[in-house]
Amino acid sequence: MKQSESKSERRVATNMAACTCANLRKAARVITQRYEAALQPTGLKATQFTVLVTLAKCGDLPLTHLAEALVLDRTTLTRNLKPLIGQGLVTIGNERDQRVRRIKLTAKGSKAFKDALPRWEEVQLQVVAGLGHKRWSGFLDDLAATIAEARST
Amino acid sequence: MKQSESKSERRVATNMAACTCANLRKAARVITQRYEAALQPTGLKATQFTVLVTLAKCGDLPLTHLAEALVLDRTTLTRNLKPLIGQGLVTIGNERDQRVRRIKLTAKGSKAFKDALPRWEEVQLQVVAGLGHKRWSGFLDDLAATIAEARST
DNA sequence: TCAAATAACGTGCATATGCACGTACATGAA
DNA sequence: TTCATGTACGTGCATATGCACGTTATTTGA
Repeated sequence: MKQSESKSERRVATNMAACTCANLRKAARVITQRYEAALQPTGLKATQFTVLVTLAKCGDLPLTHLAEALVLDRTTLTRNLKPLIGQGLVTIGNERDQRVRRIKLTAKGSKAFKDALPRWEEVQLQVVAGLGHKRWSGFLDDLAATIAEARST
Repeated sequence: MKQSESKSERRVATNMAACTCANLRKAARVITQRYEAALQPTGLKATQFTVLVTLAKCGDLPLTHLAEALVLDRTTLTRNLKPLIGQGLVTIGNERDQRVRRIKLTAKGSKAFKDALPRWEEVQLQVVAGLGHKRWSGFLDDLAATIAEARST
């Protein structure tokens, strides 16, 4: 097992150009622009598409549960939903427990999702091909590990 | 050389839970929270720290050049600088060419950067250790490749 | 020299992000 | 039943992000 890092490893890791946060944010910015360019004809932003995907997969969810599924702050989701509600892609239903706001995909939302799907698939395949499938696959694993690590600590 | 992907590869890549954009954004969110928690005593946000780092490394830069170095939209940078200017960490100087706004690190900004550095280093080393240095190193390469790919296309 | 093209900016608009704080509702124990 | 606690939310504030559009200053070509 590795107990400690070498001096050269430490030097690499603390080179400020190697800032994990800055590089992740940078990559998120440029990739978001690519996906939004692809989704532009659908009128959906990348974040909005992700919300629709999650609802299509999981079905109706209380706001807080949806936020957890998206690894997104609850209050951020509240605001992100506003344009989707305004466009009639999503509605909010009530529960027996009146505190709970259950988020539902409307028929219009389901259609918007299905219409956007081929555009998403196209850009996704381009990005995967850009890295090569094997490398991309490892990259995705690393993203998942990073998310899990950051959340647990 | 790989000319095409297998059907199974395509199936993996177009699984919507594998959305490169959504996963990148998710990772950027959680990692940003980690870095901002570490930087919290300094009063700097992650983005602001990155601006100071870049200025400390590159020296004074015209706004547009700084934005290019950060891979950030020029108009976004204009606004991101406002709190830094307000706190006196950064100033804007003039050029012969009066269109150019040259962004400079002040002495106070330089001190703020140096004060924040050990906190950044600590969280950076934690994150690197979380993935393991070797895996983290490959992850960073993948981020760089993703950025380069997305920008070129 | 002077008008057209270009370059470097800022602003309005819309969305994204999360923390601190406050509110309404539900639940369990006295 | 009632009240203390906990749960599900929303809002105010500050920052982050980028596109469309407009402004000012410089450069370039006739």
